[in-house]
Amino acid sequence: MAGEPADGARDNRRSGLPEVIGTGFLLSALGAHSAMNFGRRLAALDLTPPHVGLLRAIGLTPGRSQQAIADQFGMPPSRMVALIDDLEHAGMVERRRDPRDRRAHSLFLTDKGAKAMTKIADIGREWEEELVGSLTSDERGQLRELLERLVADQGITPGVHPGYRAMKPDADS
Amino acid sequence: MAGEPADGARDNRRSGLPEVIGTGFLLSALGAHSAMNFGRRLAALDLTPPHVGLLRAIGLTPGRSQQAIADQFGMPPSRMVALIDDLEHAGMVERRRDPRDRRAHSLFLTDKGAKAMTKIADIGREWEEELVGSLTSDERGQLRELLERLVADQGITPGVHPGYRAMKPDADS
DNA sequence: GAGAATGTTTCAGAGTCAGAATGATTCTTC
DNA sequence: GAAGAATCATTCTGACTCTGAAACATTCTC
Repeated sequence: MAGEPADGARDNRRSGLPEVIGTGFLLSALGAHSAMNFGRRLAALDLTPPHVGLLRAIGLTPGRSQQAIADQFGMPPSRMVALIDDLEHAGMVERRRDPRDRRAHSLFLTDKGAKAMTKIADIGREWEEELVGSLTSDERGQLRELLERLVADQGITPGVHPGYRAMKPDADS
Repeated sequence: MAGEPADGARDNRRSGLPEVIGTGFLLSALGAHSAMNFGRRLAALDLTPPHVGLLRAIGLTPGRSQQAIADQFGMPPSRMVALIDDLEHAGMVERRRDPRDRRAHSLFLTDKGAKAMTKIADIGREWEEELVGSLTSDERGQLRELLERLVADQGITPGVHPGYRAMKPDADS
């Protein structure tokens, strides 16, 4: 059903043990690798991947409340406070009292936040190039399409990272 | 160079902001999703993904020292102690004083550890089926091959997860 | 045989996160 | 229109985990 066994499978067969390395493991390993490397480059802007997700969400739909975004991200509101604090102190995000509901804070990107997004996009493209640079253009397209289908089929909200609950740059360099 | 823009890109273009969601992000999101789901199923055995990586490494090359494996995993020795403690208490791994060097502990899988590996393999196949079940057999092969090439090209040691430094089941259910 | 180096373990410090409690505002109900 | 329940944001505490340094036993080097 799964075609050829992978290298690991052959190795392990020698040991008489069952193989546990499948596509899920490869995805997880590459995903961690990708997140770590992107996060490391991001550290130059004093940001972490969750910050980026947040900036993106705010830029895409300005004016929403913290809780609305916290819900979307599956993140406790108390964590959202700290992330927004960071971005506000960095001058990238602005909290405005919602005149309709003065309990809530509406979130907006500042000019500096918008400019940060273009830098982030540059960093992302740079890393992307290094990550998939060894594939042909066709292969990149194939990979991208397969991954997008899996994201959809797995019910992952597009653009919302399931691991935002706890992601650090994991400095190593 | 990168063919068609993805859905996210179109969304974002409307907002006038640059897009930051590339293949790297998709990999990271799917990888976290995969790790979480596998980890959740693994919790039934009171194990975490790093435990599994360790069991596998020991089964594949029995008799090595803790430090040898810690080096391979890029993990501090003090962390290795705790993981081995868990597995030893669970009766899946045995520490034997190395007669050649009585400072070192040689690590071996017990029968219980070997049996755990077959259960783990079952869990892994189950999850794999759910993860890529929506792809055709050909597509699974394509995906697997592309991922394996990226792993190799990125210099990731096969079977060694770059994120083993800190992985929890991240209970949620 | 003395001192440096190595494998393992323990321990203390730092960091982070989730969830409960607090305060302000709005909604519901009478 | 007033009292109590619900909601948004924030603060704070407890729990957890990881890292790096110190400690201990053993081996290597000279």
